Amino acid sequence: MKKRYYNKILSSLEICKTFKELKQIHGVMIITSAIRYIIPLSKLIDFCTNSEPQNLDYAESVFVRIDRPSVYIWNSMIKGHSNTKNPAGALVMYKKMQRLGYSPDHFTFPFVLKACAAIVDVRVGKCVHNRVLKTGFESDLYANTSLIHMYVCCADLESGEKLFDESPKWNVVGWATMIAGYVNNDRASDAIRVFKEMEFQGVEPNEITIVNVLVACAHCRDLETGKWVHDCIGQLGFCSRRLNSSSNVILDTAILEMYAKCGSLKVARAYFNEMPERNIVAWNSMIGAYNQYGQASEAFRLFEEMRLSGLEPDEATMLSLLSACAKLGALSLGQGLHAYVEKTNIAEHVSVQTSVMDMYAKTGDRQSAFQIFSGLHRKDVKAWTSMIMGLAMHGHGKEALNMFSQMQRDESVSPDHITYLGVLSACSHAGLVDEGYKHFNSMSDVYGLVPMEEHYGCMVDILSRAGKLMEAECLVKTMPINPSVAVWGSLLNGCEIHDNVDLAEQIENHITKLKPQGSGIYVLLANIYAKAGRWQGVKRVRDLMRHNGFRRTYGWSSIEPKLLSS
DNA sequence: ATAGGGTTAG
Repeated sequence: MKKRYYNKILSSLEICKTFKELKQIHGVMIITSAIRYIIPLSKLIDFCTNSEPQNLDYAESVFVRIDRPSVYIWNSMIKGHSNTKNPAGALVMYKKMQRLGYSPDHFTFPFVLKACAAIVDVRVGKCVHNRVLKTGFESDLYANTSLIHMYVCCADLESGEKLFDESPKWNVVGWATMIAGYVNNDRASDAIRVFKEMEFQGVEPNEITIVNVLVACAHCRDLETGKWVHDCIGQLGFCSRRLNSSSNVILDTAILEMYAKCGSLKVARAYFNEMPERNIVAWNSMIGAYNQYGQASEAFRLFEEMRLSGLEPDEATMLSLLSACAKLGALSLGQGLHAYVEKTNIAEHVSVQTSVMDMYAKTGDRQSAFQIFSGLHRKDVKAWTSMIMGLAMHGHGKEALNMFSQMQRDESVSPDHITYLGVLSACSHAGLVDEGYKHFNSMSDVYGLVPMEEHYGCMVDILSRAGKLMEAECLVKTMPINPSVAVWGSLLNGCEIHDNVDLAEQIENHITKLKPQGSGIYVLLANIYAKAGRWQGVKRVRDLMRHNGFRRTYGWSSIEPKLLSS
């Protein structure tokens, strides 16, 4: 073919913008035989796989007609597949390539490993790892970073760590991969530790590293490190919206989320208000924080504001709002949200269905809760726990325990710490001491769950309500965790029910050392003394209360607020 | 031509 045509085609491919144009060029390529030349062919395929949206079928139709595709073209096809919803296609390509005798190069590995990571297939990932070693790419930086990414995505942190430790020098991407790996595998404190190591080694973090470590701080509720990282951002000179006109909404959201999760709601809100750009994630973060820190109505207020700004809620918004309804006991508000998610495609998420179910269970509509529960495609531990908890909360202890035994028969789930809080509270409501003990013991014996303070609190509650105050007292004194005000409070509650003033007096000594926040416990103490006619005790407690700055709060009840207008 | 990034229920 003429050199002139060839060059014209190459430059056309270069400036090609739309798929329609590409098809025309493709036609010309066939007529002029340019289709037989590797460079225009590569560019043709690259356009199909890199354009937005990509057209893999078209690339495939060109690809299958190539006699001997170059490794470059194989790589393009693998890359194309790795970026689709079905990354497994990349592995099919990779296998085919090798079966036909082509040897992968250092560009092949990152693409194919990305696919392994995406479909969480560590078995194939390990095979690729072997290939990396056999083909002599074991010191390739990109291949190794991709390998670590693959391992951490498959939750095989040990293999990731091993690779990471083998090399003494990593660039910022390698460090970020390891840090993100820890964050995504619930090991936020390791992420923070590695970040500090990175700082120590003099590798300068960038936005991505900072975002990751802020998420880690949020998970750990490590406000101190979080603030330090926030301060670092200013010194690093990149991206801070205070110093720079260009904003980074992801970074801003990570900062907001760090303050929010650490409970600094005021700081978080102030930051939120100042953000030059707020996407749905930022709103969700703030709404979720209000919900999490007991300001459910504020969550709804902010939601209204979000609607006014023209943003549509997504499933994360709904999860927070449904949880807020559950906490407020706002059934009809929850019903409104239920109707909304059904109208949109949000209800397709199992997590949302479970959350709707949780809302019904907590607000006491157990028919609706049961109905959704039985229709759930996947009943995970959270679904079971919601039902158990909801039933227990509304006094249906026996039913809750019945749910729990059904759950134990389902082999696809096993209870966790929170399930047991529901189970034990069910026993408490139903007054089942022996059954309570049985479940408390099965926690560690059967499921290897170490009881937390709350579980001891539940047991103390069960025993003291049943009048077994000595046993309860003994448990408080022998539990392996230092009992908090709440645990002593459970025991004290038993003292009130069963008129045991002497024990109450002993408890008073323990409690005052803990400087309780809130007046509830003092009021309880005073009531016990008053009932027994111990007026000097009553006076002592009231003085103590005043001394600690608490006033008696009055009884309150709540009615469902009318908030959702739409 | 290649590697790393934010929210989400009990």
